[in-house]
Amino acid sequence: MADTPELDERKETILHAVIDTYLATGEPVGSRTISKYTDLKLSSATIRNEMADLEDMGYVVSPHTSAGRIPTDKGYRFYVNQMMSVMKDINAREEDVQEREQEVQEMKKFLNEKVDRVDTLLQNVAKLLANNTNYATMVTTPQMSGNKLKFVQLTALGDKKVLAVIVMDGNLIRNKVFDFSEEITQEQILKLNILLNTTLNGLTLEQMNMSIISKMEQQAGPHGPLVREILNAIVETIQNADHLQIYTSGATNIFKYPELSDSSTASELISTLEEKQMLTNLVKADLEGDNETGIQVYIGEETPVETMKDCSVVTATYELQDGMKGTIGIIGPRRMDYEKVVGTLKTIRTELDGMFKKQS
Amino acid sequence: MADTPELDERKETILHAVIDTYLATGEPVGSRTISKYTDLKLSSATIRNEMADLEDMGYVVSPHTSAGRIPTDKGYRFYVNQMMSVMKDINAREEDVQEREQEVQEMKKFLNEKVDRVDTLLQNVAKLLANNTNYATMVTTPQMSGNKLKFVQLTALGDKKVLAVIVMDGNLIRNKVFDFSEEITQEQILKLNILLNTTLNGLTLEQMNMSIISKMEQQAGPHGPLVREILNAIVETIQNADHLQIYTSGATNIFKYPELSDSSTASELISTLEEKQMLTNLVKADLEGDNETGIQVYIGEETPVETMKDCSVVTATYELQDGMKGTIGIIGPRRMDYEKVVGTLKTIRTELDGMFKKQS
DNA sequence: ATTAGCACTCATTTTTCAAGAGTGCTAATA
DNA sequence: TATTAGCACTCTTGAAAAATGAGTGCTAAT
Repeated sequence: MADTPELDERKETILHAVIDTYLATGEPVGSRTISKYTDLKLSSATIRNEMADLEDMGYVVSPHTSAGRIPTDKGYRFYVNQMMSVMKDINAREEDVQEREQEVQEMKKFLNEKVDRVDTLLQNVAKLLANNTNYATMVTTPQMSGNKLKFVQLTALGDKKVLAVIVMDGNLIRNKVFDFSEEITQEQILKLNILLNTTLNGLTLEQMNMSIISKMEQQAGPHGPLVREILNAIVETIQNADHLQIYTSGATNIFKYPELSDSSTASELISTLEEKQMLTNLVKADLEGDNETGIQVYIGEETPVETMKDCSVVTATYELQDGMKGTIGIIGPRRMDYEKVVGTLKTIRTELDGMFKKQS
Repeated sequence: MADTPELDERKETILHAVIDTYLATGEPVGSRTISKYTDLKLSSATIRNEMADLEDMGYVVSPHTSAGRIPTDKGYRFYVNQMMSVMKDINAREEDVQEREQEVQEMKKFLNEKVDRVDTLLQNVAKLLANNTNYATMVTTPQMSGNKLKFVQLTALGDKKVLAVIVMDGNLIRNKVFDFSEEITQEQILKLNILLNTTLNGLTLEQMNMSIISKMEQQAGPHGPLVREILNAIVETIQNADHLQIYTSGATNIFKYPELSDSSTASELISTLEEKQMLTNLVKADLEGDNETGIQVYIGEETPVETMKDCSVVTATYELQDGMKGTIGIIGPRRMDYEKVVGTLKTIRTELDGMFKKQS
C-alpha cells in the first residue's frame, strides 16, 4: 500500500525471531526469550512494546493474556514470502544440498530397485517424502494435455470378445475388452483396424468430434453401430487414461503435532487424505498458479481444501518432457519447517524429471 | 475337555447378557443391570455370585475392583461361536434380510452406475461397507491361481521400443513396453511372435521353467538374449498381474470407538491400513482357513496382524467362477456388532459374485 | 439356594490452592 | 525521546484434596 514498508527493520527481525522460535518449540514465545535470542541487545520490555505493535498489525497473537505470542497466518505469510525471495537468488544453500545429498542418494537407490511402473514409483516418492519430512504427503499421476492417439489395435479373443489396445503418444497404453452381440470374423477385424487407424491416428481427443465419428460410421456401412461402440470405448479409455490418481502417505504423521491430533481434526484430515476426492482442489490450484519456482505455499486458511484450514500445504509442480504435469504436496501443521520442505520439494522436482526419463 | 459343558445354562444366559449389554453400551456392566435385563428373575446378589464364577473361569474381567465386568477374548469367543452355530442353521434372519434389503439395493445401484473397472468396483465395495457398518474395511483384488498364458502379441512402436500385450486366461491383460539396444525389424517381430506363441501358449507361470526358456533361446539363435529379455518381462508381468492389491476405507471410523482412539493406538492402526503391507497376513489367514461359511472371526489377540491386537477382525472370502478368490475384511473394536457384521458380509459375498458376472 | 444389607474400594469429577510465565503500564534513566 | 527497570495483575497449569457414586464381596437372614 504505502511505499514505505509496513515493518521497519527491527520489527522484521523480531517477527522473524518469534516465528523461528515458535517453529522450533511449538510454544508461545515471550519477550524475554526474544531478548536473549537476537543480537539486538534490547531488553524484554522493549521487545514487549514492539510485540504489542506487531500484534496490533496482525502479525502475531497471544492465545491468552499472560502467554507469549504465536504467529498469525499473516505473520507466517510474511516469513514465507521473505524466505522464498531469498531462496530464489540462492536457489539452494550449500549446506542444505550437502545435507540432502544422502537423502537423495537413498531415494534414487530405493526408487531404482523395484520400480517397474510409474504408479509404484510415485507411491514410493510419496512414502519417502513422508518418512523424510514427518509430514503427510500426496503425489499425483502426471496429467497429460492434448493426448494424441498413436494407433489402435483390435484383436479377437474369441467368445464374441474383442481386445482393443490403444496406444497414445508417449507410449501410454490402455486396454479395453468388449463384448459384441455376435461373433466377429478375422476379416472384419482387419477391416476395422484399417478403418480406425487411417482415420484416427494422430488425432487428439478433442479432434474426434461428431463429424468424424459419423463419417466413419458411414464408411463402415453395416458395421456402423459396431464402430460407434468402439469409438465410444476409445474416447472413454483415453479420458480414463487421463484420470487423475492421487497417492498419499504418512497420514499418521499428523499425530506428531499436538495442534492437529485432537481426534476430530485428525479424523477429518485423515479422511480427506484417504478419500482423496477433495485433494483435487489442491492439484487444480497448483497447476493454475504458475509462479516461476513451481512451488506454492498455502498457509492455514489460504489452502484450497476446506478441511485443511488448520494446516499448511506446500505443493510443487513437476513436469515431464512431454508437457505432462503432476503435483507433489506436503501437508503439515502451520508451524511446519517451510525452509526444509520447500528445499526438499525443489530437489525432488528435479530428480523426478530425471527418473522419468529413465522409466519409459 | 470334560463331556459336560463348562457352563450351565444359567451362566450361559448371564454371560450372553453381559456381552450383549457391553456391546451396546461399551461400559462395564454391573450385576444390577443384568438382574433387570434378563428374565431370570434373579437378584443382583445372585448375579454377582455367578459373575464372580465367570470371572474365575476367565470369561469376564472387571477393570478394577468396583466396576462391572467386561468380556475377555474367551468370553467373546464363546459368544461368537454360539452365534455362528445358530446362524449356520438359520442362515439369515428374516428381519435382518428385510433391514438389509434397502442397503443392498442402494449398493447395487451405486455400483452399477459408474463402474467400468474391477478395481473401482472393489474400492466402492470397501467404501460402502465402511459407511454402512461404521468400521474400517479392506477389500482385496481377487487372486488367481495357476494363471495360464493365452497369447502374447509384440508390436513395434518405433524408436527401438516394442510393445508386448500379454493376454491371460480370463482375459486378463497386461502391457509392457521395452527398449532394445538396436532397432528391430518387422520380420523379426513376426518371427518372435510365432516363436513365443507356439511355445508358451497355455502354459502357467510355473510351467515356464528353465528348460523351456533355454530351449527357446536356442531356437531363437542370434536373438537369444532378446528372447530372454522378453521372457523375463512376461514372467514378471504375469507375477505382477497376480499382484495382490488391497483397498481400504473408513479408517477414520476407529475414532468412533474410544478404546481405539487414543492417538498411539489410532496412529498405529491407521498406519497399518494405509501401508497395507501387513494386511496381507489377514488375507493369507483368510484364504487358508477354509471353514464352510467362508467367514472368519478374529477376536483381539487372535488376529494375525500384530498391530490389531486391540481390534476384532471379520473376514470373508468371496469366490468367482474361475476360482479367483478375494478377501473382504472388517476391522473394528473388540465390541463390534458381530451379528450384523457377519450378516452383512454374508450378503455381500453373494452379491459380489453376481456383480462380477456382469462385469467382464 | 437365594437375597437383603452393609462396609469398602476405586475411578471420576469438582474444588481449591500454589506456582510460574508473561504481560501492560508507570516511572526512572541515558 | 527511546529504552529500561519494576511491579501489579492475569491467566494457565499442575497437584492435592474432597465429594460422588457405581459396584463389589461378604455375612447373615430367609
